[in-house]
Amino acid sequence: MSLDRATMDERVPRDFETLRATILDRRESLPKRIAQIAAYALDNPDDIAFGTAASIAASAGVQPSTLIRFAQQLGFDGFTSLQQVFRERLRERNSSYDERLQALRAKAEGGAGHRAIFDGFVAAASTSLNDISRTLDDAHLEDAISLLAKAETIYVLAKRRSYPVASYIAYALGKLKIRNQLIESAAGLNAEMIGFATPADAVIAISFSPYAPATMEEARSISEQGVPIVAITDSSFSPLAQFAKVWFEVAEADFAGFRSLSATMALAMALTVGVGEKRRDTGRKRKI
Amino acid sequence: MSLDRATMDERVPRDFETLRATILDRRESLPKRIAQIAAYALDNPDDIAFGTAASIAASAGVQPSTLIRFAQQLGFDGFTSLQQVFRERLRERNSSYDERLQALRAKAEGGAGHRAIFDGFVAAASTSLNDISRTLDDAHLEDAISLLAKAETIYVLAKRRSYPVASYIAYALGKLKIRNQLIESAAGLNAEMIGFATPADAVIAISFSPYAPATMEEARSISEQGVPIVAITDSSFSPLAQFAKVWFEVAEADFAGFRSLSATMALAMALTVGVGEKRRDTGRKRKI
DNA sequence: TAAAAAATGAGGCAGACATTCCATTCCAGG
DNA sequence: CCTGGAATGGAATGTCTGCCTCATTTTTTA
Repeated sequence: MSLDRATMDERVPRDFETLRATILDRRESLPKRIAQIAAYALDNPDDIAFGTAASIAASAGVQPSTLIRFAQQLGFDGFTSLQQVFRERLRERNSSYDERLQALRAKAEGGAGHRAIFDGFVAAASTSLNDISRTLDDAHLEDAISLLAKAETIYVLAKRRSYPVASYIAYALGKLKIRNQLIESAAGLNAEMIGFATPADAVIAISFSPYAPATMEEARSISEQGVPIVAITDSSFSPLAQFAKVWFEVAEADFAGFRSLSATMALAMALTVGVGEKRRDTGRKRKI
Repeated sequence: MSLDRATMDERVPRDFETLRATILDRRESLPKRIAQIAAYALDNPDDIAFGTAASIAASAGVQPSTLIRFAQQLGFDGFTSLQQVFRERLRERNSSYDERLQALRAKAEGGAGHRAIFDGFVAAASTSLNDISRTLDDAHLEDAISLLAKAETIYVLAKRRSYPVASYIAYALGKLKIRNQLIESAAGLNAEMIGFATPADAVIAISFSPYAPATMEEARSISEQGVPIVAITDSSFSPLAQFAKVWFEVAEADFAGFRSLSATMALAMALTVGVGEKRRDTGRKRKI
């Protein structure tokens, strides 16, 4: 029997990907019950890694002995060796993302030259994206997009550090043919611009600590006119939050004193494109 | 004994972070051998997740019974329950970078609602950061920073989609007290602005396909005046590359027709802060 | 310093574990 | 329809597991 195994399968898969490939390769030539386990293993790799032969067999609806036969058919000498591969996968997999970031941060802190600075900004951006991806509330997103989609004109309000985001929103809205107005400070005509806004319009306001006083004042004045505000800011204590109908908390990581804009940008683009889609859908429905 | 446990620690940590905090909190009040295990556990969480009580105890240099006492002191009823927490951590931990991105992309493509759009932008940003982190050439970065650090005034040139990056560069340069001039198109005075630039200055130009004709023309005219250009663009065929002394190829992933700006932003910030550092260093050296 | 309490080490035990073995079932080929 | 061989189920087995107990050592308290 050991001879058979040796001849039919000299190389035992040592990493998960190879194992996976091997299983998929032989899928059709496997006996029914063995195939059943094979499918279960690829679908629930975590269970294989943590479970006992008995518990796994029960979950997969087979006998424990079948599980062992499956392992042996793949060239392992038992279930335990097969399990090692699934465990190794978890070990390696888990380190990768965090280690990646940590490595970047380490290079950024300890590294020499300007590459370190660059790595620092990449790490900050990655961290920010990671965070927002975890924390963003879907319901808020839906609310904000509904609110903005109904607006006649979308006003975009941001100063200083947040201004690049505002300008990108304005660019994207323009490309999507959505009427919008970027409130810039250049000519000092902001008060007049804001005066045109009505409750049928809406505002996207972006501000992070230290909150630009001009932004705050303009946000207050525009909210007093009954214009609904969607705010992107950095904490629930932000003065911007109190003016807003819907607000997002975005925690951007910083490096060398400059905060990343990646998370804010991603959110801004989602809002913009979301509004575009919503309008198109509504338009379609109206036509029908 | 169970009474003791119940009184001293009613809430058993159920997730790894809580457990970690609990251990660190009590670190100093723990007996020697227990502390030894505690340290080992936090340093080698994977070993706790996969090992047996005996193997872990051996690795940590204690008796298996101590391991169990450690678990009980934390409120668990045995090693097995403690181990569950370590296993859960592995299950729930973020998946590897690639799997993560794949999951995001899958959600973005298959998912419903506007969350899918958001995930798409996050995925695009992550991909872009990943790519640039791999492909960026350190030497180019050093060259560009050297070139820019010598400039009397840094002109920043970008239109349309690239404009948000330019405005962020201008903001950051301003904060670092580096003289700069953002070439905007508002008043149509660009030609005049460009006329002031001399070979002692430098330009950061950013443009992606389809290259804004205005940017190209301005880049050409300014390079004809002998002003060195650092370009950020998307391919070696970019017309911008031919005018530039140093140029970076940045491949931004796109979603829903809008390209990410994350990679460009990270590079832009690295250039900006790099110039700031270089000037500070040079200033110091001069003083000495 | 003596007594009490806590911490530690080590062996033993019941139960769970992976694995093996054998009886039974299934299926292809004659 | 039979028959040989593979596939499968299920119980038996021996190892290893976590956990408990108790003797010993160390630390704390009076």
